[in-house]
Amino acid sequence: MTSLSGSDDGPAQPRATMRDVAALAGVSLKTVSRVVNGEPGVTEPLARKVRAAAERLQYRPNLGASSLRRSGGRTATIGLLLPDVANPFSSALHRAVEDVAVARGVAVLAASLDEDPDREVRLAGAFATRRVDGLIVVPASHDHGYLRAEQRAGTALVFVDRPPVLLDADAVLADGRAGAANGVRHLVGHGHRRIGFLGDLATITTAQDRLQGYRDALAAAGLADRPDLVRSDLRTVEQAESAALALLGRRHPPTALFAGQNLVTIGAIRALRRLGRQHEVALVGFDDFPLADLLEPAVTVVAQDPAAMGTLAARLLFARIDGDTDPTTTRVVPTRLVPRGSGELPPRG
Amino acid sequence: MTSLSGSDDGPAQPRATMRDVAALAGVSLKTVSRVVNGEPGVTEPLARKVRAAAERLQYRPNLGASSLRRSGGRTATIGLLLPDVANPFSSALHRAVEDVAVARGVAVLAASLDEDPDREVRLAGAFATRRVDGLIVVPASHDHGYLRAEQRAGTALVFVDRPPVLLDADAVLADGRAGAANGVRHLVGHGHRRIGFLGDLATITTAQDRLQGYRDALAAAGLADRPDLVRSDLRTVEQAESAALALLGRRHPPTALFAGQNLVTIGAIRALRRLGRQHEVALVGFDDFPLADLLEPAVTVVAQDPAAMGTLAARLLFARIDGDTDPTTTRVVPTRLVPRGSGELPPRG
DNA sequence: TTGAAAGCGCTAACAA
DNA sequence: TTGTTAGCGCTTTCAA
Repeated sequence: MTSLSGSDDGPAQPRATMRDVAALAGVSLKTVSRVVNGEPGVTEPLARKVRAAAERLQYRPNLGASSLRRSGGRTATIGLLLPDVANPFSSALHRAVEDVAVARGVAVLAASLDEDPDREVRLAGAFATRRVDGLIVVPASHDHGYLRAEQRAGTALVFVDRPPVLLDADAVLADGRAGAANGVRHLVGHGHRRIGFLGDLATITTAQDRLQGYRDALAAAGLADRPDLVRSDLRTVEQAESAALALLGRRHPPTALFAGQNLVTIGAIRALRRLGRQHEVALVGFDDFPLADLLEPAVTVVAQDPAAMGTLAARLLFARIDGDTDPTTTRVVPTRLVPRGSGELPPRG
Repeated sequence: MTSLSGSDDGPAQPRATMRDVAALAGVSLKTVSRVVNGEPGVTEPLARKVRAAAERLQYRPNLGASSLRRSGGRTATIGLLLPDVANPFSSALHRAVEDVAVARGVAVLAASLDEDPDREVRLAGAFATRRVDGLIVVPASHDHGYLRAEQRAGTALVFVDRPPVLLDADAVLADGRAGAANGVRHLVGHGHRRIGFLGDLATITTAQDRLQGYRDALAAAGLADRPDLVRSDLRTVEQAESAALALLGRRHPPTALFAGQNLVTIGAIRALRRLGRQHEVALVGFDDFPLADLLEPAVTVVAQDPAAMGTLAARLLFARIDGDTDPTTTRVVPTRLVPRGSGELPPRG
């Protein structure tokens, strides 16, 4: 066999344990433990012998065994439950959380919920079974009482983007209602009177907030609420595209659209393109997305800051893990209107 | 205190253990273990009592303790080392791996390497310390011998996008050389003779492959290799934009560009936009990205299939975890040229 | 400064 | 079918 030894050279060799290292170094188990954990009270020559033995045996401490015995039982691992690890909002949040975690030597378990409440419960359970020190959740469910046992057992908990329901926990939210109102007001300010709304699944609290913001802005402008211009429950780009096409195919179509989410905005753009009306019908989307500024017209959005939300959530989580027992807080991260062109088109037709 | 008990009602309550469940149910520890693990040989009335007790105590099995004792020591957790969890290639791969893992009850630890070899070694170590059953790696380093000890200890290992070096392990690769050659041939076929190349960090094997493919296609077309039209080591959109601007500002600028990576393609688009030449200079990018089809002109790409690569990598990994000891394999996933407009522009100037 | 003994929560091996 | 005992790899506690 060459040095490129592969996966086929026989059964797995057992890993070296602390015992093995102790035996090779001629010291006790506890001395090895002290050296490995950087505890004081070991003379340098002895420590050196231990390190040499560990190196020779390619020793890797077993964190599972360690945290089983250690008081507090920390695993140096946290869980992150996201709508979908592959969506830009989730993955920007993920990266920000990771950066805070890695700096503390903490590993991150991530999973996608697909807006499925059962999946949330299942995956939170899977993480709890692995004894994560904390959980950052962008929830899909609407009753988070099932997490109370974990919380009482000492698992830190931070909700992001959507508040905890029937549970008291920290939260980091974007102000979707004010942000949406701001986006719609922007359209009103450019002269629009018939503004369509395209929204995500109505059971999602953020989708409700954004619709409410849309209504707030209409009311503030003295415009009638037109339920026939509102389409909710759009789960995919395709559904959003169809809904936008339907709205624009009406006898008196809206002169502007407000899209309540990432993928919905993209569906609306596709619909406008297909009709060749992207320079005629104004569009403001909630939540920014990559390349929005390179489209023509560039897309005006109400931008959230997923990275800031992730960093904040991780800081809150680690503060709890470090023993903070202050009353829970809800932090609201502001949104920001980014005018790029599509939202500044004047009404036509 | 209300039922919305928060994080401030005193010290954490200890978790119920199997012992506690056994005591409450009036059975032995082992009987609880059998019920929890769905092992046969427990009568239904007894099993029911155990389940009731577990429910009452909100019992959660401790997977760490379980895998410490269990022969094989599986943790039902795998690690995923990616260039950056927030980049579209990585996150599409991540999602595909997750889907295979979750179906098996396996959790996924994910981390970003940022093309930093030291970070790779550190994070692989952090995962090994947590005794992951397997590791899927898109490596940043160029010597993977450091993983041999893990491999021998039974950790399954699959490399994605870049082959293992000085180590024998399974790999799932895209055929970057052939794909890039295909993209450049496409430009040649549309009449281009001066084709610029913009590439990622030259130390990355895939970047080298793609540059080689570019050269292959030029040679096959009888065109001279023009090192002055090649720019490598572009790490960011901004760097790619500058490099593209420099190339296009030459006395005899290229009539077409081949961009060797995601972000580089976007930088090239920004440069062309800034010059107002996006309808004059042809562009083919390696690796697809969201909304490429909505830009004007829509962007012709050599598409990889990160989801297919992730699914395949996960399947290979779990086959190894399940005991497959066949010789290691390298699977090459084909790329696909997607003509959308930018790559079909004729030469000008 | 160093080490011996006990035990974290669980499963393997074996006994009743 | 059910239970008992030992011990996974490590840290805690306490003694030398």
